[in-house]
Amino acid sequence: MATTQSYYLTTPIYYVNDKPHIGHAYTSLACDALARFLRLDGDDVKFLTGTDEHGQKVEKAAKEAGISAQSFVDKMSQPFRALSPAIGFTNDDFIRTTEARHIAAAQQLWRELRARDQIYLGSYAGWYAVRDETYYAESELIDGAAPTGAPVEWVEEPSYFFRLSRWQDRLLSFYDENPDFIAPATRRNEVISFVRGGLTDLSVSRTSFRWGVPVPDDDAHIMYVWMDALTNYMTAVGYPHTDSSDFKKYWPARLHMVGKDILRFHAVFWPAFLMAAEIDPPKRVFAHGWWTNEGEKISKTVGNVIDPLVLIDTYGLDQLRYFLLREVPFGNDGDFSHQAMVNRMNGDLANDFGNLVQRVLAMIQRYCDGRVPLAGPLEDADEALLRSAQNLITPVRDAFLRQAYHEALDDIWRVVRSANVYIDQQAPWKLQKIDANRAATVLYILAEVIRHLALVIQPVTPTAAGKILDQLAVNLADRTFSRIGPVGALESGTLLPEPSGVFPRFTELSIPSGEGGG
RNA sequence: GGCGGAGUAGCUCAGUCGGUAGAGCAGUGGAAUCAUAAUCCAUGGGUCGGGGGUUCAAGUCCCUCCUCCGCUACCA
Repeated sequence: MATTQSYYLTTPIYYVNDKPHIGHAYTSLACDALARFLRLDGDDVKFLTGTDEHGQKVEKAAKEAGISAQSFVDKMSQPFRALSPAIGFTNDDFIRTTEARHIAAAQQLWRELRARDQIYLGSYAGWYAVRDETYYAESELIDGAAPTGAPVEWVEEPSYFFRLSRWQDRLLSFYDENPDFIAPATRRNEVISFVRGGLTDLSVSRTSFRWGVPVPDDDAHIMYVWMDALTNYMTAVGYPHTDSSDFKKYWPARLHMVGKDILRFHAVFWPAFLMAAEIDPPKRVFAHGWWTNEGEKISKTVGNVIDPLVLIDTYGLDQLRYFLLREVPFGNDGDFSHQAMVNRMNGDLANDFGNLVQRVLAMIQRYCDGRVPLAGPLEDADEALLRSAQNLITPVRDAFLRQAYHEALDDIWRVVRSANVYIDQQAPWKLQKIDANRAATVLYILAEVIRHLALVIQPVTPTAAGKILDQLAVNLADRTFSRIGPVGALESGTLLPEPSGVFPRFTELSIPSGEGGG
Protein backbone atom coordinates (compact mmCIF):
# COMPACT_ATOMS: atom_id res chain seq x y z
CA MET A 1 0.00 0.00 0.00
CA ALA A 2 1.12 3.49 -0.71
CA THR A 3 1.90 5.60 2.29
CA THR A 4 -0.96 7.77 3.41
CA GLN A 5 -0.41 11.43 2.91
CA SER A 6 -2.43 14.16 4.52
CA TYR A 7 -3.86 16.82 2.28
CA TYR A 8 -5.72 19.79 3.69
CA LEU A 9 -7.59 21.96 1.23
CA THR A 10 -9.96 24.86 1.66
CA THR A 11 -12.44 27.05 -0.11
CA PRO A 12 -12.59 30.66 0.95
CA ILE A 13 -15.16 31.29 3.60
CA TYR A 14 -18.06 32.87 1.81
CA TYR A 15 -19.33 36.23 2.88
CA VAL A 16 -22.87 35.92 4.15
CA ASN A 17 -24.08 39.18 2.74
CA ASP A 18 -24.92 37.33 -0.45
CA LYS A 19 -26.72 34.22 -1.58
CA PRO A 20 -24.75 31.34 -3.05
CA HIS A 21 -24.28 31.66 -6.80
CA ILE A 22 -22.37 29.84 -9.48
CA GLY A 23 -19.09 31.38 -8.36
CA HIS A 24 -19.35 29.89 -4.89
CA ALA A 25 -20.38 26.55 -6.31
CA TYR A 26 -17.48 26.60 -8.74
CA THR A 27 -14.83 27.23 -6.12
CA SER A 28 -16.21 24.53 -3.87
CA LEU A 29 -16.61 22.11 -6.74
CA ALA A 30 -12.96 22.52 -7.68
CA CYS A 31 -12.06 21.56 -4.13
CA ASP A 32 -14.59 18.78 -3.92
CA ALA A 33 -13.41 17.03 -7.06
CA LEU A 34 -9.85 17.13 -5.79
CA ALA A 35 -10.84 16.02 -2.29
CA ARG A 36 -12.74 13.06 -3.70
CA PHE A 37 -9.86 12.18 -5.97
CA LEU A 38 -7.34 12.23 -3.14
CA ARG A 39 -9.51 10.11 -0.86
CA LEU A 40 -9.92 7.52 -3.59
CA ASP A 41 -6.18 7.67 -4.02
CA GLY A 42 -5.68 6.77 -0.38
CA ASP A 43 -4.82 10.15 1.09
CA ASP A 44 -5.96 11.48 4.43
CA VAL A 45 -7.99 14.46 3.25
CA LYS A 46 -9.49 17.34 5.11
CA PHE A 47 -11.68 19.59 3.01
CA LEU A 48 -12.95 22.77 4.63
CA THR A 49 -15.50 25.36 3.64
CA GLY A 50 -17.59 27.81 5.63
CA THR A 51 -18.81 31.35 6.01
CA ASP A 52 -17.27 34.70 6.82
CA GLU A 53 -19.70 36.44 9.11
CA HIS A 54 -18.12 39.58 10.49
CA GLY A 55 -17.81 43.08 9.15
CA GLN A 56 -19.57 46.33 8.79
CA LYS A 57 -21.78 45.23 5.93
CA VAL A 58 -23.27 42.49 8.05
CA GLU A 59 -23.67 44.82 10.99
CA LYS A 60 -25.54 47.31 8.83
CA ALA A 61 -27.68 44.74 7.08
CA ALA A 62 -28.70 43.22 10.39
CA LYS A 63 -29.62 46.60 11.77
CA GLU A 64 -31.70 47.36 8.71
CA ALA A 65 -33.43 44.02 9.10
CA GLY A 66 -34.07 44.88 12.71
CA ILE A 67 -32.42 41.76 14.05
CA SER A 68 -29.22 41.04 15.89
CA ALA A 69 -26.11 40.51 13.88
CA GLN A 70 -25.86 37.00 15.25
CA SER A 71 -29.33 35.97 14.18
CA PHE A 72 -28.72 37.62 10.83
CA VAL A 73 -25.64 35.53 10.16
CA ASP A 74 -27.29 32.42 11.56
CA LYS A 75 -29.87 32.80 8.85
CA MET A 76 -27.59 33.88 6.03
CA SER A 77 -25.07 31.14 6.64
CA GLN A 78 -27.68 28.47 6.09
CA PRO A 79 -27.92 28.50 2.28
CA PHE A 80 -24.15 28.08 2.08
CA ARG A 81 -24.26 25.10 4.36
CA ALA A 82 -27.10 23.70 2.26
CA LEU A 83 -24.99 23.92 -0.87
CA SER A 84 -22.97 20.86 0.09
CA PRO A 85 -25.75 18.28 0.05
CA ALA A 86 -27.24 19.92 -3.05
CA ILE A 87 -24.08 19.75 -5.13
CA GLY A 88 -22.53 16.75 -3.49
CA PHE A 89 -19.70 18.56 -1.76
CA THR A 90 -17.84 16.32 0.65
CA ASN A 91 -16.40 18.93 2.97
CA ASP A 92 -15.31 17.52 6.30
CA ASP A 93 -16.13 20.63 8.26
CA PHE A 94 -18.05 23.85 7.86
CA ILE A 95 -16.57 26.74 9.75
CA ARG A 96 -18.19 30.00 10.74
CA THR A 97 -16.13 32.94 11.91
CA THR A 98 -18.61 33.66 14.66
CA GLU A 99 -17.86 30.38 16.38
CA ALA A 100 -16.04 30.49 19.70
CA ARG A 101 -13.27 28.23 18.38
CA HIS A 102 -12.54 30.71 15.67
CA ILE A 103 -12.63 33.82 17.80
CA ALA A 104 -10.13 32.19 20.12
CA ALA A 105 -7.90 31.31 17.18
CA ALA A 106 -8.00 34.78 15.66
CA GLN A 107 -7.18 36.37 18.97
CA GLN A 108 -4.31 34.01 19.53
CA LEU A 109 -2.78 34.79 16.16
CA TRP A 110 -3.07 38.46 17.04
CA ARG A 111 -1.27 37.91 20.35
CA GLU A 112 1.52 36.02 18.61
CA LEU A 113 2.01 38.90 16.21
CA ARG A 114 1.79 41.46 18.95
CA ALA A 115 4.32 39.58 21.04
CA ARG A 116 6.75 39.69 18.14
CA ASP A 117 6.22 43.38 17.58
CA GLN A 118 4.62 42.70 14.22
CA ILE A 119 1.61 44.83 15.12
CA TYR A 120 1.73 48.38 16.45
CA LEU A 121 -0.80 51.07 17.26
CA GLY A 122 -1.08 54.02 14.91
CA SER A 123 -3.90 55.86 13.28
CA TYR A 124 -5.57 55.65 9.93
CA ALA A 125 -7.36 58.23 7.88
CA GLY A 126 -8.80 57.75 4.45
CA TRP A 127 -11.75 57.15 2.24
CA TYR A 128 -13.55 54.05 3.35
CA ALA A 129 -16.12 52.10 1.38
CA VAL A 130 -18.37 50.07 3.62
CA ARG A 131 -19.54 47.93 0.76
CA ASP A 132 -15.99 46.89 -0.14
CA GLU A 133 -14.66 46.94 3.42
CA THR A 134 -11.67 48.74 2.05
CA TYR A 135 -9.91 52.04 2.24
CA TYR A 136 -9.17 53.84 -0.99
CA ALA A 137 -6.57 56.44 -1.76
CA GLU A 138 -7.77 59.85 -2.79
CA SER A 139 -6.38 59.20 -6.24
CA GLU A 140 -8.37 56.05 -6.67
CA LEU A 141 -11.71 57.75 -6.30
CA ILE A 142 -13.84 58.27 -9.36
CA ASP A 143 -16.39 61.03 -9.06
CA GLY A 144 -16.21 60.84 -5.32
CA ALA A 145 -16.90 57.11 -5.22
CA ALA A 146 -14.78 53.98 -5.02
CA PRO A 147 -13.51 52.47 -8.29
CA THR A 148 -16.06 49.76 -7.66
CA GLY A 149 -18.78 52.37 -7.55
CA ALA A 150 -19.30 51.95 -3.83
CA PRO A 151 -19.91 55.13 -1.86
CA VAL A 152 -17.03 56.19 0.36
CA GLU A 153 -16.83 58.16 3.57
CA TRP A 154 -13.91 59.93 5.22
CA VAL A 155 -12.85 57.94 8.21
CA GLU A 156 -10.19 58.78 10.72
CA GLU A 157 -9.57 56.31 13.47
CA PRO A 158 -6.86 54.86 15.59
CA SER A 159 -5.76 51.61 14.10
CA TYR A 160 -3.32 48.84 14.67
CA PHE A 161 -0.98 48.14 11.81
CA PHE A 162 0.73 44.99 10.71
CA ARG A 163 4.33 45.59 9.67
CA LEU A 164 3.78 44.28 6.17
CA SER A 165 6.51 46.54 4.81
CA ARG A 166 9.09 44.45 6.64
CA TRP A 167 8.08 41.32 4.77
CA GLN A 168 8.61 42.36 1.21
CA ASP A 169 11.96 40.63 0.75
CA ARG A 170 10.96 37.57 2.70
CA LEU A 171 7.85 37.23 0.55
CA LEU A 172 9.81 37.60 -2.65
CA SER A 173 12.29 34.93 -1.66
CA PHE A 174 9.41 32.76 -0.51
CA TYR A 175 7.81 32.99 -3.96
CA ASP A 176 11.16 32.30 -5.48
CA GLU A 177 11.79 29.22 -3.39
CA ASN A 178 8.23 27.96 -3.87
CA PRO A 179 7.45 28.32 -7.54
CA ASP A 180 4.19 26.40 -7.15
CA PHE A 181 2.88 28.56 -4.35
CA ILE A 182 0.75 30.69 -6.65
CA ALA A 183 -1.11 29.27 -9.62
CA PRO A 184 -1.76 29.78 -12.44
CA ALA A 185 1.63 31.18 -13.42
CA THR A 186 0.22 34.40 -14.79
CA ARG A 187 -1.30 35.19 -11.39
CA ARG A 188 2.01 34.45 -9.80
CA ASN A 189 3.63 37.08 -11.98
CA GLU A 190 1.02 39.59 -10.95
CA VAL A 191 1.53 38.98 -7.27
CA ILE A 192 5.29 39.16 -7.51
CA SER A 193 5.11 42.36 -9.44
CA PHE A 194 2.76 43.79 -6.85
CA VAL A 195 5.07 42.90 -3.99
CA ARG A 196 8.10 44.20 -5.87
CA GLY A 197 6.27 47.48 -6.18
CA GLY A 198 6.61 47.94 -2.45
CA LEU A 199 4.45 47.10 0.52
CA THR A 200 3.09 49.46 3.11
CA ASP A 201 2.01 48.52 6.58
CA LEU A 202 -1.49 47.16 6.72
CA SER A 203 -4.25 48.52 8.89
CA VAL A 204 -5.55 45.51 10.79
CA SER A 205 -8.09 46.90 13.24
CA ARG A 206 -11.20 49.02 13.18
CA THR A 207 -12.98 51.14 15.74
CA SER A 208 -15.81 52.41 13.56
CA PHE A 209 -18.04 49.42 14.08
CA ARG A 210 -18.36 46.55 16.52
CA TRP A 211 -19.21 43.35 14.63
CA GLY A 212 -15.94 41.52 14.63
CA VAL A 213 -13.38 39.73 16.73
CA PRO A 214 -12.33 41.98 19.62
CA VAL A 215 -8.67 42.88 19.62
CA PRO A 216 -7.06 41.30 22.68
CA ASP A 217 -6.36 43.82 25.42
CA ASP A 218 -7.97 46.70 23.57
CA ASP A 219 -11.74 46.52 23.51
CA ALA A 220 -12.04 49.67 21.44
CA HIS A 221 -10.81 47.75 18.39
CA ILE A 222 -12.02 44.83 16.43
CA MET A 223 -9.84 42.89 14.04
CA TYR A 224 -9.68 43.69 10.37
CA VAL A 225 -12.01 41.26 8.60
CA TRP A 226 -9.30 39.72 6.49
CA MET A 227 -7.04 38.93 9.38
CA ASP A 228 -10.05 37.44 11.09
CA ALA A 229 -11.23 35.56 8.00
CA LEU A 230 -7.93 34.09 6.87
CA THR A 231 -7.31 32.62 10.28
CA ASN A 232 -10.27 30.28 9.77
CA TYR A 233 -8.00 27.97 7.84
CA MET A 234 -6.02 27.32 10.99
CA THR A 235 -8.98 27.36 13.34
CA ALA A 236 -10.46 24.36 11.61
CA VAL A 237 -7.38 22.25 12.24
CA GLY A 238 -7.15 23.12 15.89
CA TYR A 239 -5.23 26.37 16.14
CA PRO A 240 -4.16 27.70 18.60
CA HIS A 241 -3.51 24.14 19.74
CA THR A 242 -0.48 23.70 17.56
CA ASP A 243 0.40 20.48 19.29
CA SER A 244 -3.00 18.94 18.51
CA SER A 245 -2.97 15.95 16.21
CA ASP A 246 -5.08 17.72 13.60
CA PHE A 247 -2.84 20.72 13.46
CA LYS A 248 0.25 18.61 13.17
CA LYS A 249 -1.34 16.44 10.53
CA TYR A 250 -2.99 19.06 8.37
CA TRP A 251 -1.04 22.27 8.75
CA PRO A 252 0.27 23.84 6.59
CA ALA A 253 -2.68 23.61 4.21
CA ARG A 254 -1.75 22.08 0.90
CA LEU A 255 -4.16 24.20 -1.11
CA HIS A 256 -6.26 27.31 -0.69
CA MET A 257 -8.64 27.51 -3.62
CA VAL A 258 -9.74 31.09 -4.26
CA GLY A 259 -11.32 33.29 -6.88
CA LYS A 260 -8.92 35.61 -8.63
CA ASP A 261 -10.40 38.62 -6.83
CA ILE A 262 -9.06 37.58 -3.45
CA LEU A 263 -5.69 36.28 -4.50
CA ARG A 264 -3.74 39.08 -2.91
CA PHE A 265 -5.11 38.45 0.53
CA HIS A 266 -4.11 34.81 0.25
CA ALA A 267 -0.82 35.14 -1.55
CA VAL A 268 0.59 38.25 0.13
CA PHE A 269 -1.05 39.10 3.44
CA TRP A 270 -1.68 35.58 4.64
CA PRO A 271 1.83 34.18 4.24
CA ALA A 272 3.19 37.42 5.72
CA PHE A 273 0.97 37.08 8.78
CA LEU A 274 2.02 33.50 9.22
CA MET A 275 5.72 33.99 8.72
CA ALA A 276 5.56 36.90 11.15
CA ALA A 277 3.94 34.60 13.69
CA GLU A 278 6.53 31.93 12.92
CA ILE A 279 3.95 29.57 11.49
CA ASP A 280 4.42 27.70 8.23
CA PRO A 281 2.59 29.32 5.31
CA PRO A 282 0.31 27.22 3.09
CA LYS A 283 1.77 25.27 0.19
CA ARG A 284 -0.32 26.62 -2.61
CA VAL A 285 -2.95 29.15 -3.56
CA PHE A 286 -4.87 28.62 -6.79
CA ALA A 287 -6.78 31.57 -8.22
CA HIS A 288 -9.46 30.41 -10.63
CA GLY A 289 -11.38 32.53 -13.13
CA TRP A 290 -14.93 33.77 -13.46
CA TRP A 291 -17.93 32.65 -15.44
CA THR A 292 -19.91 34.80 -17.77
CA ASN A 293 -23.50 34.01 -18.66
CA GLU A 294 -24.21 33.64 -22.39
CA GLY A 295 -21.26 35.91 -23.04
CA GLU A 296 -22.42 38.57 -20.62
CA LYS A 297 -20.64 39.60 -17.48
CA ILE A 298 -22.63 38.44 -14.50
CA SER A 299 -23.91 41.12 -12.19
CA LYS A 300 -26.67 41.51 -9.71
CA THR A 301 -27.84 44.74 -11.23
CA VAL A 302 -28.10 43.19 -14.69
CA GLY A 303 -29.96 40.36 -13.04
CA ASN A 304 -28.20 37.51 -14.81
CA VAL A 305 -26.85 35.83 -11.72
CA ILE A 306 -26.73 32.07 -12.12
CA ASP A 307 -28.25 29.93 -9.41
CA PRO A 308 -26.47 26.58 -9.41
CA LEU A 309 -29.55 24.87 -8.05
CA VAL A 310 -31.53 25.92 -11.11
CA LEU A 311 -28.83 24.47 -13.36
CA ILE A 312 -28.93 21.20 -11.47
CA ASP A 313 -32.69 21.03 -11.97
CA THR A 314 -32.32 21.75 -15.65
CA TYR A 315 -29.30 19.67 -16.63
CA GLY A 316 -28.54 17.38 -13.73
CA LEU A 317 -25.95 17.43 -10.99
CA ASP A 318 -23.24 15.29 -12.58
CA GLN A 319 -23.76 17.06 -15.87
CA LEU A 320 -23.19 20.44 -14.25
CA ARG A 321 -20.14 19.25 -12.35
CA TYR A 322 -18.69 17.79 -15.53
CA PHE A 323 -19.39 20.90 -17.55
CA LEU A 324 -17.84 23.30 -15.08
CA LEU A 325 -14.65 21.28 -14.81
CA ARG A 326 -14.38 20.32 -18.46
CA GLU A 327 -15.41 23.36 -20.42
CA VAL A 328 -12.62 25.67 -19.41
CA PRO A 329 -8.88 25.28 -18.79
CA PHE A 330 -9.00 25.63 -15.03
CA GLY A 331 -7.76 29.06 -14.06
CA ASN A 332 -9.19 30.79 -17.12
CA ASP A 333 -12.47 32.62 -17.30
CA GLY A 334 -15.29 30.71 -18.93
CA ASP A 335 -18.64 31.28 -20.46
CA PHE A 336 -21.71 29.41 -19.38
CA SER A 337 -24.19 29.01 -22.18
CA HIS A 338 -27.11 26.68 -22.68
CA GLN A 339 -25.67 25.52 -25.99
CA ALA A 340 -22.24 24.75 -24.56
CA MET A 341 -23.80 22.94 -21.63
CA VAL A 342 -25.98 20.80 -23.87
CA ASN A 343 -23.07 20.05 -26.20
CA ARG A 344 -21.02 18.72 -23.32
CA MET A 345 -23.87 16.89 -21.73
CA ASN A 346 -25.03 15.21 -24.92
CA GLY A 347 -21.79 14.90 -26.82
CA ASP A 348 -19.35 13.86 -24.11
CA LEU A 349 -21.54 12.31 -21.49
CA ALA A 350 -24.54 10.80 -23.27
CA ASN A 351 -23.10 9.95 -26.69
CA ASP A 352 -19.48 9.12 -26.01
CA PHE A 353 -19.51 7.65 -22.56
CA GLY A 354 -23.11 6.87 -21.60
CA ASN A 355 -23.84 5.15 -24.87
CA LEU A 356 -20.62 3.16 -24.66
CA VAL A 357 -21.61 1.81 -21.28
CA GLN A 358 -25.12 1.11 -22.40
CA ARG A 359 -24.24 -0.79 -25.55
CA VAL A 360 -21.64 -2.92 -23.77
CA LEU A 361 -23.88 -3.76 -20.85
CA ALA A 362 -26.77 -4.50 -23.17
CA MET A 363 -24.68 -6.95 -25.19
CA ILE A 364 -23.44 -8.64 -22.05
CA GLN A 365 -27.01 -8.93 -20.94
CA ARG A 366 -28.08 -10.41 -24.22
CA TYR A 367 -25.09 -12.50 -25.27
CA CYS A 368 -23.73 -13.56 -21.91
CA ASP A 369 -26.83 -14.17 -19.85
CA GLY A 370 -26.15 -11.02 -17.92
CA ARG A 371 -22.96 -12.37 -16.41
CA VAL A 372 -19.45 -10.98 -16.60
CA PRO A 373 -18.09 -12.77 -19.65
CA LEU A 374 -15.12 -15.10 -19.64
CA ALA A 375 -12.09 -13.74 -21.45
CA GLY A 376 -10.06 -16.01 -23.69
CA PRO A 377 -6.59 -15.26 -25.06
CA LEU A 378 -6.02 -11.56 -25.59
CA GLU A 379 -5.11 -10.02 -28.89
CA ASP A 380 -2.95 -6.94 -29.31
CA ALA A 381 -5.91 -4.62 -29.65
CA ASP A 382 -7.40 -6.00 -26.44
CA GLU A 383 -4.24 -5.47 -24.51
CA ALA A 384 -3.62 -2.02 -25.90
CA LEU A 385 -7.04 -0.75 -24.90
CA LEU A 386 -6.96 -2.41 -21.52
CA ARG A 387 -3.55 -1.01 -20.75
CA SER A 388 -4.59 2.50 -21.71
CA ALA A 389 -7.45 2.24 -19.21
CA GLN A 390 -5.27 0.78 -16.49
CA ASN A 391 -2.60 3.43 -16.98
CA LEU A 392 -5.06 6.29 -17.12
CA ILE A 393 -4.69 7.05 -13.44
CA THR A 394 -1.15 8.33 -13.90
CA PRO A 395 -1.81 11.34 -16.13
CA VAL A 396 -5.13 11.96 -14.41
CA ARG A 397 -3.47 12.10 -11.00
CA ASP A 398 -0.83 14.41 -12.33
CA ALA A 399 -3.50 16.71 -13.72
CA PHE A 400 -5.57 16.72 -10.53
CA LEU A 401 -2.55 17.58 -8.42
CA ARG A 402 -2.02 20.61 -10.65
CA GLN A 403 -5.76 21.39 -10.59
CA ALA A 404 -5.77 20.88 -14.35
CA TYR A 405 -9.21 19.28 -14.26
CA HIS A 406 -9.84 19.89 -17.94
CA GLU A 407 -6.69 17.94 -18.78
CA ALA A 408 -7.72 15.06 -16.58
CA LEU A 409 -11.08 14.87 -18.29
CA ASP A 410 -9.47 15.13 -21.69
CA ASP A 411 -7.22 12.20 -20.81
CA ILE A 412 -10.19 10.16 -19.67
CA TRP A 413 -12.14 10.91 -22.80
CA ARG A 414 -9.27 9.81 -24.97
CA VAL A 415 -9.80 6.35 -23.56
CA VAL A 416 -13.56 6.63 -23.95
CA ARG A 417 -13.05 7.36 -27.64
CA SER A 418 -10.55 4.54 -28.03
CA ALA A 419 -13.12 2.20 -26.52
CA ASN A 420 -15.68 3.33 -29.07
CA VAL A 421 -13.20 2.75 -31.86
CA TYR A 422 -12.36 -0.66 -30.45
CA ILE A 423 -15.95 -1.75 -30.15
CA ASP A 424 -16.62 -0.81 -33.76
CA GLN A 425 -13.49 -2.55 -34.99
CA GLN A 426 -14.19 -5.71 -33.03
CA ALA A 427 -17.93 -5.64 -33.69
CA PRO A 428 -18.89 -8.10 -30.98
CA TRP A 429 -22.44 -8.21 -32.38
CA LYS A 430 -20.95 -9.89 -35.44
CA LEU A 431 -18.49 -12.01 -33.51
CA GLN A 432 -21.34 -13.31 -31.45
CA LYS A 433 -22.63 -15.12 -34.51
CA ILE A 434 -19.36 -16.70 -35.57
CA ASP A 435 -17.14 -16.93 -32.50
CA ALA A 436 -18.96 -16.52 -29.19
CA ASN A 437 -15.75 -16.94 -27.19
CA ARG A 438 -14.10 -14.10 -28.99
CA ALA A 439 -17.18 -11.95 -28.51
CA ALA A 440 -17.06 -12.73 -24.81
CA THR A 441 -13.41 -11.71 -24.66
CA VAL A 442 -14.11 -8.41 -26.35
CA LEU A 443 -17.01 -7.71 -24.03
CA TYR A 444 -14.92 -8.61 -21.02
CA ILE A 445 -12.23 -6.16 -22.10
CA LEU A 446 -14.85 -3.49 -22.58
CA ALA A 447 -16.39 -4.14 -19.19
CA GLU A 448 -12.98 -3.83 -17.57
CA VAL A 449 -12.27 -0.63 -19.45
CA ILE A 450 -15.60 0.77 -18.33
CA ARG A 451 -14.80 -0.22 -14.75
CA HIS A 452 -11.61 1.82 -14.93
CA LEU A 453 -13.31 4.76 -16.56
CA ALA A 454 -16.00 4.77 -13.90
CA LEU A 455 -13.41 4.57 -11.14
CA VAL A 456 -11.43 7.58 -12.31
CA ILE A 457 -14.45 9.70 -13.20
CA GLN A 458 -15.93 9.29 -9.71
CA PRO A 459 -14.54 12.59 -8.39
CA VAL A 460 -16.29 14.53 -11.14
CA THR A 461 -19.52 12.64 -11.72
CA PRO A 462 -19.91 10.67 -8.50
CA THR A 463 -23.54 9.66 -8.93
CA ALA A 464 -23.33 8.36 -12.46
CA ALA A 465 -19.99 6.69 -11.81
CA GLY A 466 -21.57 4.94 -8.85
CA LYS A 467 -24.44 3.71 -10.99
CA ILE A 468 -22.06 2.33 -13.58
CA LEU A 469 -20.09 0.51 -10.92
CA ASP A 470 -23.37 -0.79 -9.52
CA GLN A 471 -24.19 -2.17 -12.94
CA LEU A 472 -20.83 -3.89 -13.03
CA ALA A 473 -21.55 -5.31 -9.57
CA VAL A 474 -18.43 -3.71 -8.14
CA ASN A 475 -18.58 -3.70 -4.36
CA LEU A 476 -18.51 -0.36 -2.59
CA ALA A 477 -15.23 -1.35 -0.97
CA ASP A 478 -13.69 -1.99 -4.38
CA ARG A 479 -14.13 1.48 -5.79
CA THR A 480 -10.89 3.09 -4.72
CA PHE A 481 -7.89 3.58 -6.97
CA SER A 482 -6.16 0.74 -5.20
CA ARG A 483 -8.42 -1.53 -7.26
CA ILE A 484 -7.12 -0.22 -10.55
CA GLY A 485 -5.49 -2.91 -12.66
CA PRO A 486 -5.75 -6.70 -12.54
CA VAL A 487 -6.03 -6.67 -8.75
CA GLY A 488 -9.61 -5.41 -9.00
CA ALA A 489 -10.57 -7.15 -12.22
CA LEU A 490 -14.16 -8.19 -12.73
CA GLU A 491 -14.77 -11.83 -12.03
CA SER A 492 -16.20 -13.85 -14.87
CA GLY A 493 -19.59 -15.28 -14.12
CA THR A 494 -20.67 -12.53 -11.76
CA LEU A 495 -24.33 -11.80 -12.29
CA LEU A 496 -24.96 -8.22 -13.39
CA PRO A 497 -28.10 -6.22 -12.81
CA GLU A 498 -30.31 -5.01 -15.65
CA PRO A 499 -28.53 -1.99 -17.22
CA SER A 500 -30.10 1.41 -17.42
CA GLY A 501 -28.79 4.66 -18.84
CA VAL A 502 -26.76 6.91 -16.58
CA PHE A 503 -26.21 9.98 -18.74
CA PRO A 504 -29.51 11.01 -20.30
CA ARG A 505 -29.49 13.22 -23.35
CA PHE A 506 -30.82 16.72 -23.03
CA THR A 507 -33.83 17.26 -25.22
CA GLU A 508 -36.20 20.16 -25.24
CA LEU A 509 -38.46 17.97 -23.16
CA SER A 510 -35.81 18.14 -20.46
CA ILE A 511 -36.60 21.77 -19.82
CA PRO A 512 -38.53 22.11 -16.60
CA SER A 513 -41.71 24.15 -16.58
CA GLY A 514 -40.24 27.15 -14.79
CA GLU A 515 -37.95 29.52 -16.58
CA GLY A 516 -34.40 28.30 -16.94
CA GLY A 517 -31.28 30.40 -16.58
CA GLY A 518 -31.71 33.45 -18.59
C1' G B 1 3.16 54.83 -18.09
C1' G B 2 5.27 50.09 -15.95
C1' C B 3 4.96 44.71 -15.49
C1' G B 4 2.71 40.24 -17.25
C1' G B 5 -0.32 37.27 -20.58
C1' A B 6 -2.67 36.43 -25.22
C1' G B 7 -3.36 36.93 -30.69
C1' U B 8 -2.77 29.35 -34.57
C1' A B 9 -8.55 25.86 -38.99
C1' G B 10 -15.88 28.55 -38.67
C1' C B 11 -15.76 27.93 -32.83
C1' U B 12 -12.79 26.47 -28.24
C1' C B 13 -7.93 25.54 -27.75
C1' A B 14 -2.79 22.01 -27.95
C1' G B 15 1.74 22.87 -29.96
C1' U B 16 7.87 19.96 -25.66
C1' C B 17 15.24 21.15 -26.70
C1' G B 18 13.49 25.78 -33.60
C1' G B 19 13.06 21.29 -38.65
C1' U B 20 7.90 23.65 -43.67
C1' A B 21 1.20 22.83 -38.15
C1' G B 22 -2.57 19.38 -34.56
C1' A B 23 -7.15 17.93 -31.24
C1' G B 24 -12.25 18.45 -29.93
C1' C B 25 -16.70 20.62 -31.67
C1' A B 26 -19.32 22.29 -36.08
C1' G B 27 -19.69 21.14 -41.69
C1' U B 28 -19.54 17.44 -45.94
C1' G B 29 -19.41 12.28 -47.81
C1' G B 30 -19.53 7.14 -46.48
C1' A B 31 -19.93 2.53 -43.24
C1' A B 32 -22.34 -0.02 -39.61
C1' U B 33 -26.87 -1.35 -36.93
C1' C B 34 -24.79 -3.92 -30.47
C1' A B 35 -26.40 1.00 -28.37
C1' U B 36 -29.25 6.89 -25.34
C1' A B 37 -31.28 8.53 -33.92
C1' A B 38 -25.88 6.98 -30.27
C1' U B 39 -20.97 4.90 -32.88
C1' C B 40 -17.03 4.36 -36.58
C1' C B 41 -14.31 5.89 -41.13
C1' A B 42 -12.86 9.73 -44.69
C1' U B 43 -12.40 14.91 -45.51
C1' G B 44 -8.85 20.87 -42.93
C1' G B 45 -4.77 24.58 -49.76
C1' G B 46 -5.20 27.84 -41.88
C1' U B 47 -0.06 34.02 -45.24
C1' C B 48 0.40 30.29 -37.12
C1' G B 49 -1.83 39.36 -35.70
C1' G B 50 1.61 42.85 -39.35
C1' G B 51 6.73 43.95 -40.66
C1' G B 52 11.94 43.10 -40.17
C1' G B 53 16.12 40.03 -38.42
C1' U B 54 19.16 35.49 -36.83
C1' U B 55 19.48 30.44 -38.93
C1' C B 56 20.52 25.38 -43.72
C1' A B 57 15.59 25.64 -41.23
C1' A B 58 10.98 29.81 -36.91
C1' G B 59 4.17 29.30 -34.73
C1' U B 60 8.72 28.10 -31.63
C1' C B 61 14.64 32.78 -30.87
C1' C B 62 15.66 38.56 -31.45
C1' C B 63 13.70 43.64 -32.80
C1' U B 64 9.52 46.52 -33.97
C1' C B 65 4.41 47.72 -34.69
C1' C B 66 -1.01 46.62 -34.02
C1' U B 67 -5.13 44.55 -31.14
C1' C B 68 -7.21 42.34 -26.71
C1' C B 69 -6.96 40.97 -21.45
C1' G B 70 -4.99 41.04 -16.34
C1' C B 71 -2.19 43.43 -12.46
C1' U B 72 -0.16 48.03 -11.10
C1' A B 73 1.26 53.33 -11.06
C1' C B 74 0.39 58.19 -11.98
C1' C B 75 -1.61 62.52 -14.06
C1' A B 76 -5.79 64.60 -13.61
